[in-house]
Parts: sequence; C-alpha cells; structure tokens
Amino acid sequence: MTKVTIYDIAREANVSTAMVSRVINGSGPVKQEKREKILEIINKYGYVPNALARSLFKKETKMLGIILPDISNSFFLQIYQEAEKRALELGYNIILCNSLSDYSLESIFLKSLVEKQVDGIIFLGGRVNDCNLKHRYIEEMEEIKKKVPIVTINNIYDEASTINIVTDEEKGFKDLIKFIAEKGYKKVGMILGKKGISSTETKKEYFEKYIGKFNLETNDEWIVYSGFSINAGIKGAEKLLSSKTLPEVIMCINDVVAMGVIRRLHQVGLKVPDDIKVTGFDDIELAKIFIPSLTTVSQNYKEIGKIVINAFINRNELYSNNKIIVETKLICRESCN
Amino acid sequence: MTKVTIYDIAREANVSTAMVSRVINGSGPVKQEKREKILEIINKYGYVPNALARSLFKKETKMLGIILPDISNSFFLQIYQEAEKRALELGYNIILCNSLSDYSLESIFLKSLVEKQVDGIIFLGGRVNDCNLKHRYIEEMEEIKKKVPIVTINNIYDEASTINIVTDEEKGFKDLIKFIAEKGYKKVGMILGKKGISSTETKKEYFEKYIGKFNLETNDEWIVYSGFSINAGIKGAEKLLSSKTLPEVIMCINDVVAMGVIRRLHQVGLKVPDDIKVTGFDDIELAKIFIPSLTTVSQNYKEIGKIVINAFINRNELYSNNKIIVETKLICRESCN
DNA sequence: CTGAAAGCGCTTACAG
DNA sequence: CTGAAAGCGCTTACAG
Repeated sequence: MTKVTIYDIAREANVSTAMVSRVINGSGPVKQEKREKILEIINKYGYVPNALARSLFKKETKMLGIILPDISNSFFLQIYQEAEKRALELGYNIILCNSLSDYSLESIFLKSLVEKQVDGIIFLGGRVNDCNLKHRYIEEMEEIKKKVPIVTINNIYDEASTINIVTDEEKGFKDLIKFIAEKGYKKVGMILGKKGISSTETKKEYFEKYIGKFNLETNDEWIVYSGFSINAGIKGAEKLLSSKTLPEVIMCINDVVAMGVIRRLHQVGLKVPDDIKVTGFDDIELAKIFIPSLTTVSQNYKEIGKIVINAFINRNELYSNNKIIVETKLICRESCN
Repeated sequence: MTKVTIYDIAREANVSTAMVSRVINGSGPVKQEKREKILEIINKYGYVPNALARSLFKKETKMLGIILPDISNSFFLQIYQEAEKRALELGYNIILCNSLSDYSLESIFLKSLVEKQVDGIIFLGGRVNDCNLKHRYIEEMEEIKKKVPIVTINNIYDEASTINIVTDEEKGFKDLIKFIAEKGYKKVGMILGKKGISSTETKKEYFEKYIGKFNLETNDEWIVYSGFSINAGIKGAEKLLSSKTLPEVIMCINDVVAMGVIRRLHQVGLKVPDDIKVTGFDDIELAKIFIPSLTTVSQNYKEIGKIVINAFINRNELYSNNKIIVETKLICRESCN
C-alpha cells in the first residue's frame, strides 16, 4: 500500500510541488500546458491528496463530530440525518459517537474529537440534560469549547456550549393539551421519562401548568415516571393500569414511549383510540405508520439539522446570543381522536 | 483558539519535545522527576496532542469510514451499532456516510475517506448489491482497495473488496419455508424488493427453490416486486391484494416491508395472523415490538459487527480467503402462527 | 536517561 | 507564471 505523494507527481512532471498543489486546489495561476501535464500524471497514478497534511497546515479538517446518546432513538436519528445532509453540502464528514448517555464515555469521545481536530462538536443528550449534574462535567465542556466550538440542543447549561439550539417544547405541549381539552376530554395522565432528566422535568412542569389552565383533571396516580424507550412505555403503562381509575387520555414523554404504552394497553384489551387515547411527542418517522398513527408534536428536524451545521459556519455573524429557538408543531392523527 | 503544542510544553519543562512525546505515549524511559514535571505542565494547559500530526507520521488515523445506504434502515443500523461498539473497544472512531444508494455519492464518500486516510472502509449496500452494475464502479473500488482495505457485507462482486462478509440467507430462508410447511400452510406469496438488487434476486431464487422442495404452492400473481421500505410494503400488499385469490402466507423481503404489508392488510380488514400470515427477514429491533410481533430470520448482528471491525485488525491472519460466512437463525413469533 | 535532527505530505507567502 | 523554503505538530531512530 505505498502511496504516491505530491513529490512523485512534481518530479515526474518536472515542476515544483507548489505547482502541483496549485492545480489540485485551483489556486494561483498555472500555464495551461503544465496544468494538463500535471493532471495527466495525477490521473495516471490515481493520486489522492493526503488530507492529514493539508489539515495540519490549514488548521481545518472538514470533519465534525457528533456525540449523542443513541442513534437508534428516532429523535436523534432524524436530527443526525438532516445534519449529515447539510454537512455534505458544505463538504464536511461526520464522526458519529453513540454515548449511551454514559458521561465517562462522553468524555472519552470529547477528548478523541479534540485530538482529531474536528472543526466542531455537536453534543446532544446525556449530561447536558441532567438536572443534577456534577459541575466538573460542565467545566470539561467549558475547557473544550475554548478549542473547538460546541453546538448543543436543549442543553440546560448554557455555559457548556458555544451555541445552544432550543426547541419550543412549551408551545407544542400547550397546543397538545389545548387540543385535548377542545376534544372534550377531561381526565388526563402522563407517562414521563426518567426523573431528573430535563425533558422529563420541563414536560412535567408544562403538564401541570396547562392541565390547570385548561381546567382538566389529573392526579398523582396518573403521573408516572418511567424512561424513554418502548420498554419504558410498556412499564409505564403497567404502572398506570394499576391505579384505581383510568384517565381518558395518556400523554407520553415521546413517541416511542407512546408506542410502548399502546402495545401494553392492547395486551390488556384496551383499544386506542376507541377505549382510551394516547399522545406522543417528537413526531418521529414511525409515528404516522404505527397502528394507530400517533397524535404528537413535531420537532422541526429539517430546521434543527440545518442550524446545527450552519452554526459552525456563520458563528458570530448570524447569532447575536448563543441561543437559537426552533418552532414545534401539533400533529393530529388517530391515537387521540 | 490558540492551541498549545508539544513545543510549548517542552520549553516550559526545560526538556526536548522527544521527552514530552515519550511521556504522552508512555514509550521509552523518562526519569520520574521529569515525567511529573511534564505531566504537571500538560495538565496546567489542558494540552491535547494533535492527532493529525501523529497520524501523518504513523500512517494510522484510528478512524474507520462506513458507507451505507441509510442508517435509518434497521438492518444497517444494527450492524452499525455493533461495529461502533467494537471499534470503540479498539480505540477507533467512525465516520458515517449515508449514501442513499446513490452511486455518485458513494464515489464522493469513497474519495473523501481515502483523502482523510481512514484505516479502513466498510461498504454496505448500494452498488455492491446491484446485479446490473456498470463495471467502472467496481474498478473504482479495486483501485481504492490498493490504498485502504475495504470490508463489505453480502457484496456480489468479490473483487471489489478486501474482505466480504456473507450472511447465510439461504439457510435462513430454507428454515423459514420449512417452518411454514410444517405449520400446514400450502399457499405462499412473496413481496420482493426492487428488481435487479441482489437481495431481491437471491431471495426470489431461494423462494422458488424451497417452495418446490417443500411442495408448497405459489403463482405469478403472488410474487410481487416492490422495494425495501414500509411504503414499499404497503404498495406491495396493495398489488398482491388485487390478485384473484390470496395466499395463506405472505413472505416479505425484510421486516420493514412486512410491517408495511401488515399495515395495509389491517386497513382492508385482514387481521394478521388470524386471517392471513406474514413473515419478515432480518429480525430488526422492532420485530418483537410490532403488533403482531414478526416471525422472521435473524441476522447475527453482534457477530457481523464484530467481524466487520476485526477484519481490519487481523487481516491476513484470521482469514484465509476473503470470504467470511455468518450464520442466520429462524425466529418464530405471532405474525405466522 | 536525554536531545538534535530528520521526516510525515501538504500549502503558502515570498522572491524572481 | 514558477520554485525554494519554511512551517504545520508530531514521532522515532540515532548518538551520546
């Protein structure tokens, strides 16, 4: 696997490496005749420039790193996909790191990405959504962002990132509860995620706030903490099913949990939406395919993915402060009809 | 964003850069006293070595590239996840490239990965599953594999890769049809993927072969070409539903298509498995969650993911030829009961 | 145990 | 339009 270098090309073409570099990059002037000769030799050997050497000089690798809990989680998946699309347009490659929300693993990835000189780090989930985080995890990110810009989404520690993209979950949640109220339902329960995780705590807050505002009923037995997976939905539903009475609508922390809930309800003979209604959150790809299709709140993945990449390009210019807000949207389907 | 280099550390510690390099890498002997001093200064500045410079010298980047059609396709997703897990153990990072099976895009990614000097390329789907491929796409990969080892999965052009991992789909398919026959069903149809794609063509071949061997019935109307997505399943089911009679069992090219088929059957009032049976292929994560859970054939993702990475490490040693076969396994669940 | 020096493969002022 | 040379930040023989 010997590789030909710019020296080999230069020697054979009887020119300097500077010349070769210029034709490769289309920078500076080169006599047509020489250009052709050089191109011919490059082709002959299938010469490919070494990006390592170039990056070492240019201090730019055209690589971005993304650390997220789990790419199989559709929320992260869809952001990833949109981000990769945008990155491709701009000539960037992406190093994907699945952290499983393991903070030590996040640290390992962060270090590795810095070493590899990525042009930016996208950091989702895990520590930046932990309401009871040890401060050193934030300090670590504060140190790193001095070297590499960090973009986060729904991060609750502003100081941990260069730019933080925030989705307007409150608006989405409010619309959802308003919709439930307008449908005429009164009794509403909620399957939350893990305690102490920001998406759980903020949604709990919104839940209580808007249940009140729209004069709906709930009670402690109907508010259950669980997790963020299908299985968490199944477990959550089990717990809720053991309460003395049942609500008319079960709101869920996200779509995947909603699917688990529906699966469990189905097993005990409760049909959705005939016998009981369920709502999700996020509007993942599967939400419209699932039987029944899910009433949910859409995160604007296209927008998020685009901003997440653009943030590295147009830093300083586009964004006056380090917070960017992205809209959400109510989506009505079968599961809450 | 000025970064401190090994020179800065060396100067402040009053030693040579060689010394600093040695303590960073734990290579060569260093007096305890100096080591401590150096470590202290490294810590003080939060110095992180530049992997670009190191890789340039070492000719090793500890980065792997993976090109696949679509990470949201669970088959690729699960291979990816297992591969990343194994890569992490060995200290590699992964650059993920979603090609959408666009051959030009595959070329762009291939070139980019070679430039970035990845230590290996994993290439799935797209061109290497195209039965009517223009030869230049294979030639391109033959050129590339002279520079960087390429590992593929179920690639039909052996010369395009350094190592090709092949899953024993024939065995799995045979077991599946045998199971159907033993259940006492006679009439079997099949929703295939896109025509001219190897997974479609080989499964069609196995279908016809084993339908014959086990004395089952089929007919042209029950064999429909479609695609590989949920929507393809929906479309495929529509087509099959328009035939004069219906089979008892509908086999599907993969699990996702099976889900689309079940969704469509459900819409016209056919319950699975009560009214009609459906089988999938691949055993994706969702297969056991879906209602009804899917009878399918499991690809051994753990094994595949491990081998896909190990192949780069133990090349030459472990594998005598460039083909590695991985077993498949029949999984019986609700959808074909 | 330690350091000077060469080299990895590029790019870009700079001088001509 | 062209080339010599320095430099990007490391690592490793090699010599001491």
